Amino acid sequence: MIQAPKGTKDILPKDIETWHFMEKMAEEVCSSANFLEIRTPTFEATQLFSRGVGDSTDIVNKEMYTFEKNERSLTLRPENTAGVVRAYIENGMSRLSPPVKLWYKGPMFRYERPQAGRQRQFHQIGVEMFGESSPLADVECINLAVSYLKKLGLNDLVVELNSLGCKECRESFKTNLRAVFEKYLPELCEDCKVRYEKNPLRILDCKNENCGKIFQNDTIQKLINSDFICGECDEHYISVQKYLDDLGIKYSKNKQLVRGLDYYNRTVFEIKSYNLGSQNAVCGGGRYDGLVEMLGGESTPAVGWAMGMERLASLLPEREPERLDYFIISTDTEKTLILANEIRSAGYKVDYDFRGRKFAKQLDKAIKTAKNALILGEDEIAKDEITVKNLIKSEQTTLKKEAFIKELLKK
RNA sequence: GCGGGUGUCGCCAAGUGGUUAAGGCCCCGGUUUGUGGUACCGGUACUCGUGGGUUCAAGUCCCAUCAUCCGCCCCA
Repeated sequence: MIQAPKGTKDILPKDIETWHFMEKMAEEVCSSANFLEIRTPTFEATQLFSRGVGDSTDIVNKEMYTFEKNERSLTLRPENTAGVVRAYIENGMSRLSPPVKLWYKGPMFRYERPQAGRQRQFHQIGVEMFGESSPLADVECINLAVSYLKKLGLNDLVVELNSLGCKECRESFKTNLRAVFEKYLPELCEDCKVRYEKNPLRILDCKNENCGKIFQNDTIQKLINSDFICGECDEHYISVQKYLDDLGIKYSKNKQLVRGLDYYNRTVFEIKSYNLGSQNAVCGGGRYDGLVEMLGGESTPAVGWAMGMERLASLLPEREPERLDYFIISTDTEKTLILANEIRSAGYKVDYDFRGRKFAKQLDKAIKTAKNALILGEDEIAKDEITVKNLIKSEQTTLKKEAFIKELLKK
């Protein structure tokens, strides 16, 4: 028996209503804020990710599905910001009047050990905004995420906020971090030793118990809590908070929120649920002012976020499948075939029993699946009539078939 | 990549070395040639993830392997 590949899941009909709901709400919320949908390829040149996402990240180092074709290295997208940025540059979207606001949905691929809330193929909904450096843009994005989650009916979510500063202040912070951690270098875990060289900011993200103990140290706490960001970055961060307050969006500041993607600067945020187990981030995002330029475009400020749809789905209640408008009960399968076709052409959902089973069995099926039963038995056929039985109100009327069809077309 | 749990029908499950592998849901048929989900009766696993081994005897014990779940790491 061939099984679905490890870490992939079938989205079955019983769950599809939830997925339609998530997609429909995303479309509504995004277009209400003038974000336009974009669809980019599911695979891209490997270089796009190694340069865009950053080669100090786990995503690029060990989680990419990469394959060669005609001496080209291609990779199944592990996230979609790099792809959207590529499309933005390639299609000359910098010529559009800024800000350019885009949203997307689709599958992403990461080669990881599957776990609750973590799959190798998973789906994201995300937004990207280009060409606006104002903190308003950051807040518009965060607000969009919060509005969307609210629209889905999700409560008990926490927004966490941090600022990573700009290139300049980040470099000086990195230098400071290295200076402080130098003493503890032998005690740090293996991963952190690598992080020390490549990106010491990510040491703060380490969950290793021993490293956690080291973080308790006074000088380190002082450094973590110090406002290393420069005046301009601080001003930006304060404005973001002010606008969030204006909107009544609650958030908590988390100085250890660093994020594993290299492209972020200034504002970063996550939205978490405590009903999710250890993979508790439902949304993650931030500002990435350097990425467009790094990928060959003009220097363009940008902000965005992505949400994991499987994680959202697991927080949503199950939805009942929509009922059929009609279920035809009949012993004459030929007449039924024709009638079903006519009703479907008029735009209604119809089904019927293919095997011409007994009346009681067919009625049973109608009760389970439809709003109305259409009875087309010997009596009706003889008089060219049809009986419409409303299964909810428990009322029924018999009328000429012509009249029934005419009635359908009228609605 | 590392640690732990679990694999018996489509789903939930009993079974703890000894004849023919409970039960429930769903599905199918009947009681009932045309009007309400009830009730009652009947049907659906040549076999317990797979391969070895131990034993007179294995779903039950051992080993391996695969799958899956949970945690670490990382992220959505």
